[in-house]
Amino acid sequence: MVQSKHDMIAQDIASKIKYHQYKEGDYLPSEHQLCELYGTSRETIRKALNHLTELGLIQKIRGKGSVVLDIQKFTFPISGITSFKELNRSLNMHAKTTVLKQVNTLAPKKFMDINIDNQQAIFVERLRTIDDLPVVLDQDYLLTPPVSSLPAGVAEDSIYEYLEKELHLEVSYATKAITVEKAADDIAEKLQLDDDKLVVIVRSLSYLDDTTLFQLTSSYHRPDKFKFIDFARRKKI
Amino acid sequence: MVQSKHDMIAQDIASKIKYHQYKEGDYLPSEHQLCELYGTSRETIRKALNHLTELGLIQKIRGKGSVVLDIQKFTFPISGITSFKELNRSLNMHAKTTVLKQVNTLAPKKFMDINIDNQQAIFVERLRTIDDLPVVLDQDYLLTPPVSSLPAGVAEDSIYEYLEKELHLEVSYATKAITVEKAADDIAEKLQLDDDKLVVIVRSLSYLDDTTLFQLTSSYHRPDKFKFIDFARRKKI
DNA sequence: GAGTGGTCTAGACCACGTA
DNA sequence: ACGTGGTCTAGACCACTCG
Repeated sequence: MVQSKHDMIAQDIASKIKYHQYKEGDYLPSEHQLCELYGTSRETIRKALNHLTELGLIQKIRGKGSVVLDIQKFTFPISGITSFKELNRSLNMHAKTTVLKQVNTLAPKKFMDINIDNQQAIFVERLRTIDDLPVVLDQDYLLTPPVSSLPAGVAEDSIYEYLEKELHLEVSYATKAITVEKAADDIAEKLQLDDDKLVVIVRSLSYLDDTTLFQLTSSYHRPDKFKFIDFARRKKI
Repeated sequence: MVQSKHDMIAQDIASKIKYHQYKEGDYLPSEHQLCELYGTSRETIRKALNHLTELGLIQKIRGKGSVVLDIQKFTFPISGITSFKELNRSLNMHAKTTVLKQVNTLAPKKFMDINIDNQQAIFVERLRTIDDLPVVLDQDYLLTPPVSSLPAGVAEDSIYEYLEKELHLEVSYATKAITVEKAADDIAEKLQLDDDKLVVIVRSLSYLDDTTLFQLTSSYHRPDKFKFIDFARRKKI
């Protein structure tokens, strides 16, 4: 849920940027003006602006103001954890998801260097196609608990949406690793890979609000269709 | 520069996490206790904790406290913009950098979908080897201005360090795109690529504090040596 | 009910950029 | 000198967790 004042202000400004009410290169109203505009204290405005800064929508320049960046062209909703459905919607692709398999099974004992003791899971395999060309094969293990069941039809749609809206689980953070490897035969076949058979693998561990691990994912991407876009701020510590 | 109270507190707690004074799974002292510990107000403590949350070092759980995550195993200094030298130091690799070329030239007119009007630049080509195996070929254009010159020896070392410590330029943010493409012949040769000749390309645009573009980079990675690790929080807006 | 984090306020002082 | 963002404070109220 998003309901705090600073979140709503951030949302409002973000949408004004998205729809070019505030244009690239423009300065936002000063923090003082925004205080009056939204009827809040300055620290609240600043929380909203910090959020937008992290997202890469604005850059604050001391002594001058907050400039609207033009990065959204590439990155608007992409950075961070984003599900295929969101990506799809935001990029207007003609994409389709086919569920190849959904079974109850045991989670793998090892994944991305972490050990998992015998845990039940729902395994889901999905093929994503764009214009009937297979581009991504997703293999997910949804751990039970916390994911007790996955009704038919959910996997075709958005698993994240189901988790958040139906089960009220809050997806919070994930670690990802991107590598390029020789594809196993079955994966090469499903993705209709060429002779060289290299595949891009995005492995991720996803966690809930309360630090519970709930999902292991391996996404296999056709190399020629793979693109990962990121906005990053320099982080020091 | 990092000198505000909340930054110093964040640094202090981060180092205590790094050296296991606060252990994975532990709760940090409560915000109230941290206030007394550091002699500050709660909002200041909260800014420090928010910073650590973004970095993926802790997770705040309402009603309970702030848990130390064990993500650092993978990600400690990696997310965000990090130069090869920093990566190298943090991962204890036996790496070497060879400067293949450094010349003054014009920047490309187009790069990652942005247009650049005729601008002078310093072109630097560097080969990174680990245990004498070529793993990355970096091609950088450093725009002049703001980068007026690059003394001999800097490119072997760290360009970022030179920009920040000598020229006092503040590197602020970057956009990156990762793709997999057929390598051009010269690049395939320099990286000693196999027959299939696929190469991972990380292209990035880097900007200063004041939103000035100062660097265009293309990094060509041997696919079998490429690994990109990321910590991401779910961002909603 | 006691302790925790989440939000918000109204003010203050500072450092920087512009003119 | 003035307006901008950067930092910090001391208090307040709320929602949540746990015993």
